Amino acid sequence: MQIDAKLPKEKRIEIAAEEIFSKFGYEKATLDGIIALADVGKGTVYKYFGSKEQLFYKLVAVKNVPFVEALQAAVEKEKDLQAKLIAYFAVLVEFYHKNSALWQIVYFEMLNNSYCRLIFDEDDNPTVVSRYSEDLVSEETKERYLRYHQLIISEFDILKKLIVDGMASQELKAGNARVSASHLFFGVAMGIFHHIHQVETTISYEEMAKIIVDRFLNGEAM
Amino acid sequence: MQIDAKLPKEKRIEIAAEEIFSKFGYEKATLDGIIALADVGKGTVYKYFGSKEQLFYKLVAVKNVPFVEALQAAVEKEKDLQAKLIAYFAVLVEFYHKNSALWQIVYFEMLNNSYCRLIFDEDDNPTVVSRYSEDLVSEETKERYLRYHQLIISEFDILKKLIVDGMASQELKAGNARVSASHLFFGVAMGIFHHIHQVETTISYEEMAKIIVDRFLNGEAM
Amino acid sequence: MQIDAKLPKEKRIEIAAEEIFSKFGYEKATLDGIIALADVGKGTVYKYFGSKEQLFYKLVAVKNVPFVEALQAAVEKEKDLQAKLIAYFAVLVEFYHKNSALWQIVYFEMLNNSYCRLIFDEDDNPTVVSRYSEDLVSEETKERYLRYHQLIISEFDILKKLIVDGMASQELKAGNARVSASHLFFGVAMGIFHHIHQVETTISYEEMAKIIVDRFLNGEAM
Amino acid sequence: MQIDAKLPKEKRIEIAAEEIFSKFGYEKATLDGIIALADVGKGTVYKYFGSKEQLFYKLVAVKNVPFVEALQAAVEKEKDLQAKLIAYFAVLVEFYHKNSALWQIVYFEMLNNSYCRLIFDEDDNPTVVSRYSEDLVSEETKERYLRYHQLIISEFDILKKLIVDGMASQELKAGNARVSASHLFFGVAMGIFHHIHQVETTISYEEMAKIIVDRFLNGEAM
DNA sequence: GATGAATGAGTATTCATTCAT
DNA sequence: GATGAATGAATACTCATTCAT
Repeated sequence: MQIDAKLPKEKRIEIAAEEIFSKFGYEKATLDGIIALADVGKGTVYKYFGSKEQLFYKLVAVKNVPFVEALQAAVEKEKDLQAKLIAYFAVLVEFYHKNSALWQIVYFEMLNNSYCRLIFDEDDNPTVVSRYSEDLVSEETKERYLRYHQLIISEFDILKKLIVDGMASQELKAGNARVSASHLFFGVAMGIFHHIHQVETTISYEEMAKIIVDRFLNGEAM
Repeated sequence: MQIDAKLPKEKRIEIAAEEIFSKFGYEKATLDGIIALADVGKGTVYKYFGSKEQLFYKLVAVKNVPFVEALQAAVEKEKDLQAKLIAYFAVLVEFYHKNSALWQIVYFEMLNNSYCRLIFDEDDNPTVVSRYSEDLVSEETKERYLRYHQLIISEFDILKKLIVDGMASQELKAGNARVSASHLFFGVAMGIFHHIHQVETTISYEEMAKIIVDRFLNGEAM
Repeated sequence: MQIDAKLPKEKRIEIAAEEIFSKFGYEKATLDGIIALADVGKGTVYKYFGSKEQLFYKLVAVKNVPFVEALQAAVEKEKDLQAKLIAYFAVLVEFYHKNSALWQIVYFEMLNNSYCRLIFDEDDNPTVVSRYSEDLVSEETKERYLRYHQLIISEFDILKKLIVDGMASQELKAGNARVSASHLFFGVAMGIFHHIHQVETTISYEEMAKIIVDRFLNGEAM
Repeated sequence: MQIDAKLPKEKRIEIAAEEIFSKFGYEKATLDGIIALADVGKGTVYKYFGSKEQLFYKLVAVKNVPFVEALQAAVEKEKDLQAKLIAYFAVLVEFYHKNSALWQIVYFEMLNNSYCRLIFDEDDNPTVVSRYSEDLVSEETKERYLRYHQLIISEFDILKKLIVDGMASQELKAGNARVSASHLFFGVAMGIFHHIHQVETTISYEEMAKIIVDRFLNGEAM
């Protein structure tokens, strides 16, 4: 791989970082690898991004913004629940498929922190708590944990709201909307992460979304 | 925590390793932490287990055997599809809940290796291929990747077979069984990993399984 | 310089560290320099000493103990004030002369921390306070600052007590004992640090001590 | 802190540098901190001052000139030895108190270079010699070492001359004038650096000087 | 003249693995 | 068999200095 030398250094770093993080995961990615690919000095990365963790966060946070906007726009442009769900998943499947490597890092290096966990109050607001003795987990760790969770939650909440509304309007069976939404959301995400669908070779994102939603609404039983 | 000093050293190491890996994840777990808890010498770990990675693998592989047997036994003891599915998920939810930390490591530290991926042939047999240039990925890496996948697949295939059979017997709608199974399987797994269900505080594993299967079969639509 | 390879590694590290810190000062001394001279691995230093700062502290703290004991013994073995003072300074001049490089680091790299300062309550107990906004100085910094001060204070207090007692017994003029003691103590220390006395080439430590004490007691005026 | 934007850039840099060096010491002070406070470009500092070290040197050298002149003027305006000494220390105590942070850097970051030391010939002229093998110390290092020493010597020599003269005129006991002067000079300096006197809260610089000189001349004995 | 983006040498620290006892 | 002392490769981060604009 070769990054266009005419691009500004900040952009070159972003491209290189995405490549390296995607290839190696967060921990095994090295700044040295990133600067070699970006062909910039080490200080340049720190000037623009401050630290390895901030570099990664900026990368995914910046990507997340238009993605969430697209999810929101997709559900807004449709009228009925089924069409909203299909539009939502068409956008989601495409994004997760294209950013599989990066989003797996978010899910499993940044969030797979076994000494933190989230609890949700009755309004589904998350709080980070220590699983073990409090002093094992610094405030900084908790903040980081929450920060990455917010990314996923921003995507997830759009779906959850659809399901909450669907339950309210009795289009969906009553139940725990968060659990229903999470089964659906994470089942799809994991399928993509683990290359279950092999989307690219067979069917379009749109068709994939239709199957997902059909099964969600109507089940698999004959 | 204190490990019974009368246990044989190999057992003490296993107990300590489970504790430490669960608490810290694979990368952040240190051999020093493990030997301190097991109260054995560092060489002893290498004598019995060969390396950090093999220690971890043995830990999860050993746990996986009775788990898969229990899944198999559960589906065999029931007659009809729905009962089999419920029995399967009652076992699975309990196991994943109790071994959440360890299994997350399998899913996301050992499998989140973005320069490998699996492809499945028409009989759903997996092969590891490099995502990028071949020479980036050693045979050893591929073997390791496949090894951890086999663990998950051994659990997953029991479910997939139920669904394949269900489709064959027209109890389930025709479709891609692997995709249907994976949505279901991974959706449940992720829900547990990310503490969506907060199982412990509300309902039994059995009841949880019933809800999962009901939604799978009949969907969420009214 | 060559360190006896038969010595235990911990001892070799201590010898090398004293050499390197003395030669280069705390900041400019590098672990790489120390391990090269000690001919040990980098991990070995961390195993025995934990960090660069702890290595340095242990070095000076260990040296300080017999030194303070010697100062104490010297004043105890004499009866009258003048003899006590002479005995004290004979020991002090020798030690400071022989450990000039190391003790300068204590005085001026570890204590010359301009955003901390000590204040003394009426019983002359020291407290570390920030000179500027509190949040500039971590608790850890303050503890370190105090830790090194304690070393010097342990030496200084023996002298101060002599002077306090001397004032009480009216052998010395009334006045601020701490100020008098500090002029005397630090004047001598600085003279040695800055090689003013060139002790080695002219007179013995004993004779030097006599001059110091004579001038202190009787002044320079005819 | 805010520096008057109407001042010329060179002046702004000096003010900022004094602030930053005083607060952080030489090593921990950063050019970035200085230019941020001075609100100038980084190149500007290099244009006017050449390097960090030259910036610091110019700062203290410029301050030292009027200080030495004031010391000289103080001793010249008085007739007898005691009055000269008091005048000298009144000026010195005030200056060292006000510039404590900066002068500590001179004493202990710039002079605490253990591979150099000064020797004095019979006329008390200093030469820099290596303590260890000659080739460890560059000529540049030696020059720098001497340069900072000259600052202190220019202050010190005025006192030394008073004492030499006092010994010659038999107002003072015969002895090594340099040693006597250095005890007095450095004892006072250190007392101020280490906040022993807590000058500000109790007595004036003049009164402080009187006590210092009284003790020097007459000693502490009753 | 003035700037500040870019640099990269330099350094403390970690931890899986080895091997002599 | 069991140990743990010793290792050193690997890596994030800092900051004085340069130089094209």
